[in-house]
Amino acid sequence: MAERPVIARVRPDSRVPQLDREFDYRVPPGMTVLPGQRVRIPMGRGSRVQTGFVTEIVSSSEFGGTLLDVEDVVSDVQVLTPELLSLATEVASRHAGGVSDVLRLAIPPRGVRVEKAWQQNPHSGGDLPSPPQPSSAFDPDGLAQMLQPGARTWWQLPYGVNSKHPTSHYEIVSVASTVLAQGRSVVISVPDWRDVAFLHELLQEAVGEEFVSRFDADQTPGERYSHYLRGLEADPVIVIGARHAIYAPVSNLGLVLVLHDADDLHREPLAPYPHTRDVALIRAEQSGAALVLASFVPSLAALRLIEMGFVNSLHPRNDERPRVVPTSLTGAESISPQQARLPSIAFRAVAQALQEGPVLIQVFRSGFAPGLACSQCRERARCRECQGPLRAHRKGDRERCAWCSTPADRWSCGLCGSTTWVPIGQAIGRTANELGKAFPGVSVIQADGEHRKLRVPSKPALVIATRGAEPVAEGGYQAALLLDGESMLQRQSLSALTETLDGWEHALSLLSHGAQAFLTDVEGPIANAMAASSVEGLLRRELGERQHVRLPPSVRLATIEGPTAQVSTLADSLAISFPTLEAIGPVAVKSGAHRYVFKIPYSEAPQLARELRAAVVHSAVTRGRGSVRLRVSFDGASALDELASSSQ
DNA sequence: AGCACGCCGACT
DNA sequence: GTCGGCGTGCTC
Repeated sequence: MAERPVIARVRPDSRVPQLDREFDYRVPPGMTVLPGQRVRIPMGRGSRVQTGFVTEIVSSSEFGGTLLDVEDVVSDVQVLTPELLSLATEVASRHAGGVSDVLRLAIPPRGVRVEKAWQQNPHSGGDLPSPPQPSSAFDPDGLAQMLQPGARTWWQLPYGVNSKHPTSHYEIVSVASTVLAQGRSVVISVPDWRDVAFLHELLQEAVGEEFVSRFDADQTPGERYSHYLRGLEADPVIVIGARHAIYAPVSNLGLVLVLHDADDLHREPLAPYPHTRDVALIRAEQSGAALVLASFVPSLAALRLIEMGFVNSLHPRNDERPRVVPTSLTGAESISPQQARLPSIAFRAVAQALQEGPVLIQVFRSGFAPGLACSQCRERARCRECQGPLRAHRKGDRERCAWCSTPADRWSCGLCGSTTWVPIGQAIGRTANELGKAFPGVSVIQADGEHRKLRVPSKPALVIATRGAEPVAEGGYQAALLLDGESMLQRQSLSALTETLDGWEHALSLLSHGAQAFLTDVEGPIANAMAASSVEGLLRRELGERQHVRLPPSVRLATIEGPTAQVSTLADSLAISFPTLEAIGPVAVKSGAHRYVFKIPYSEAPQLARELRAAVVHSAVTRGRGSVRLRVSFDGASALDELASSSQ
């Protein structure tokens, strides 16, 4: 009499597209296998042993052949929760990618020591902390509505600094503790280590260490795994972390919050390139939790959702946005040109603010390749051979074209004929040097990727920070100078405007009450909107234009890249089955490969993603003689920029 | 990806 | 006769 078979459905942990599905294995007698566990299984011709995740235990298999046995259970911890599996499945299908690729982003590698310690000493459920004092910055009904299950909200954060922390962080912590006090978990995903550090500090104060779980890039794999395991416990928890925190397992999810979703750091650089915002939308929908996109100005994607009526907005009761003074260079008297190029109004204002306390100088990201502009009309200097941007190279080397490396000899401006240029987007070290000379005797503090700084004291200093690396000044800065705006806006990127605005608003949020910001080299509608606090109008107009010319976020973008013949055949067949598809290409990329970028309406995108995924699997299984294989990405990190550069 | 199977050319 | 080239196909 045969016993009822026990069959484990297993997803191999493999990057190979054709293996990104479930395989059935027999569970041998005497072995216990549970869903979510990592197991070792024989795979392929030589029955090589591979690891995989058990997705299900069943009693019969559709498979015609004889089943192989599960070799071993790696650990009895059920690391892959059903919620995570369905999230990963949806994220993968939305991006025409593999589920295993998403799981690799979501589940940290196992640490044996950490796991043993956790199993011996599981977190014992303490009493939940009591709810925080209600916030006075928002209408209580609005806040309550925002936290309703299934609610989706763009949450406009308040500006300002409250002693040691940005006011916005207190509000976030207050909202998160409110949800926790109801016995539900919160997942917060932020762009930057700085936000992780601040919020973690505040959250620990608010709800205690045992209810906070932190994920960030600086952690060792062991630490990451240990925080991951904390989420698997039955007690609710507040998870705070960068991109990958959005996947953290928690019990009874009540709120998914994404901070500054316009920030580029929310775009995952690994396949299948999911954006935190998209993952958050899917997770909130699947779990029924509330979704909050929190920022000072909405991202274009958030704005689109607001205009569709899919997302509500919640604004602070009082608008405390600091005043912005545009002080264009043109016609303004600047101090010694060898030193800082500063309009005199800004110079005087900074000098005065320095009597009171620190002044923030926000500069272009250091390390960004600086460009050249005409010294007369400020038109961007372009190569006379290929129209590529001219770049200033390292000391001693000549200026060259960034695309074709042609030296920029005998250059003249295509617009006004001038033959002299000036650098734009200069590096931070140089700015620091110049400003130090312009304000002798004032201490200069640098903050950028290399010089990490969370806070500066409230005494007079010039704090020169790259965008995104601004330290918090206790009590806020007395003034801010927003430099290099023009070169930020001139970048060859479709996200130039939104990222620039976001960076500026962030600087504004760090000002002390009543302090002003000076916008030095930007003119026209953007400067006017900044001064008039009507940035949202600017973004609405931008979104309208994107709709008109069919650019994200009003359409989705898919990219295919591979051998010319294969890619063209695929593009042709897609053009027939998708009448709404707009194909841009083929564009030659490295070593014989070609690329197409497709624009597709949201409604058609899921089907296109399915077909592209099928094409990838097919291409991987029938390997042609070329070593170049078909690659596909959906809304990938670089698709926008590829489109921008190919359409110029 | 790996790995085995398979069906053609020059070797002790 | 057979050793081994890599093109082809599969993985519960």
